[in-house]
Amino acid sequence: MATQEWSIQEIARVAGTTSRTLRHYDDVGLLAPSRIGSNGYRYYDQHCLVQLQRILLLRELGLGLPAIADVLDGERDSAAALAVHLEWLRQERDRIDRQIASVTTTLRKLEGGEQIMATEALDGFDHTQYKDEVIERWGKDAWERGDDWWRSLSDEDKHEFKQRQHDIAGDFTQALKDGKSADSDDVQAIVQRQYDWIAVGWQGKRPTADEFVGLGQMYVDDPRFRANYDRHGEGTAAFIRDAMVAYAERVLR
Amino acid sequence: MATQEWSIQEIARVAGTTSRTLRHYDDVGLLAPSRIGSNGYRYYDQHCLVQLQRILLLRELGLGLPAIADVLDGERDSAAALAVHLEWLRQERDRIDRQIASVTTTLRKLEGGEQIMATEALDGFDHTQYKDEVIERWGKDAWERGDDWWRSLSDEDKHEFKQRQHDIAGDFTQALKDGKSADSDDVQAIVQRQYDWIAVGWQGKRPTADEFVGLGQMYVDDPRFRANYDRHGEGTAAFIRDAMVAYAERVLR
DNA sequence: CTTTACCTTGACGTAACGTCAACTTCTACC
DNA sequence: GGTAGAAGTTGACGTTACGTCAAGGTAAAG
Repeated sequence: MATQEWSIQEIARVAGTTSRTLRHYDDVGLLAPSRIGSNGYRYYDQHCLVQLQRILLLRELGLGLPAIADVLDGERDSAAALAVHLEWLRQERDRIDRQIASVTTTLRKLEGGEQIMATEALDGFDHTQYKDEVIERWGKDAWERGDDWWRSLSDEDKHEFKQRQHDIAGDFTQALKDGKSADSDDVQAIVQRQYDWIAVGWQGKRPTADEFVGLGQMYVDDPRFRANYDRHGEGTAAFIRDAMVAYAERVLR
Repeated sequence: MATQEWSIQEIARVAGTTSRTLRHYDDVGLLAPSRIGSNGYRYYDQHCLVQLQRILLLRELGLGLPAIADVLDGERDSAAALAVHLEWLRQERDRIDRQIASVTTTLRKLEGGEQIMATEALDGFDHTQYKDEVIERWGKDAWERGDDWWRSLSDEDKHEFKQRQHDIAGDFTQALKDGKSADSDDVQAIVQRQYDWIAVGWQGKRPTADEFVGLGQMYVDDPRFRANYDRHGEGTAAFIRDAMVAYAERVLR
């Protein structure tokens, strides 16, 4: 009546896997042998073989062992498990597709002789870097509006926007080097440009005095902003903050 | 002149990663801090920041840390590394696409009410299971011819082919139960069907006496074949072998 | 009785960190 | 100057699904 039994290697060959895998499935409680000899040997029967073949089938479809265990234990319908898995597979494929697109783009740029690494990386104004802070300070809507706006820009516009900021920061540094005070007219003129630049980034919403002061303080507190400004010259971030505070007092209040 | 230095957390925030990651990169030799304080603290400078941003850029493109290390050490051109990586990404996508197709097919069958697990899994005649043995015994060409032939069959033909084998094995088991001897005329008639069935699988090439005996012995020796035949009843494999040996002596020689 | 094949458990390695845990150091405040 | 809190350090374990030795006991064959 076919009450046959196999040793661990035999059933491994029957099912097309390895004995190590069988021991692993035993260890993690996925598939226990039907009998264990007094010598400790594992023996498997027909029922085990069926279970094992189910396991291997689901595994080939890419399911993880815990998910397979759920199906075998009857805690989850196999169709449901496969449907969930299918969704995961689709997301994985999308992720890889996006990576392929990124790599392809990068490769084209490299072939065009662009030095992506040194320049773009040093740019320091990848706006997505500030996502969490923006959301925390001004809410999720503000971030999404800003993000939409940023994405809507052409590469040229983006570059121009960042270039403006770069020039402003450079001028601040020069003024600092020249010994000008933060509330001098020269420096306040630079602050005016900074204010306008921010207003563009805010899509026309002009910062209040408090908001402007808050921004200036953040340039000093947040190491990412500080690094970006101090890149032009040490102390620039603090200098800009002082100038912004003076501007807020004199012009915005 | 912006000879700035950052602590580990600061540079982590600047670059948008974590201090743990920085320590890991230090551990694996990917990025060492520019200076280590007498207290053991890690400090990073501008150059480190640039390197780190290169690392993170490549990592986002999916490269592994060893590959990134090669690029940073100048041992490999970044374009070359990306090209290799792109090929790997494409293969991954293909693999996932195949899995998606498999899962989708399986899901459709399940919706159609088919009990894939219990039946197909128990079928026991997934011919790819025997690939290694076939190649070892009869060469690679034999396997490829057989594989092509098998793939060319429709699902119905495949089912019919397997059904024939199933019927034959069942008849052998019945004969064994009935106490018939392996060289009796009744049993030899079944062997005749078995012989014809094999010839179909060999695409008309009819086995010699030695080949036929060898096959019969393999049914007993190879646990996968033995399991398949003994599934019908214990001892069937050995009985079939005996019957095949008798047939080889009487008919084929 | 010995060789040979097969079985056992235990432990490390894999990719790239996340996450405690235990302990030391810096900074700020009273 | 003492102390709390933030930040730093070095381990070490966990993650996925086994592959791959290593050391030692068991079984089948000559």
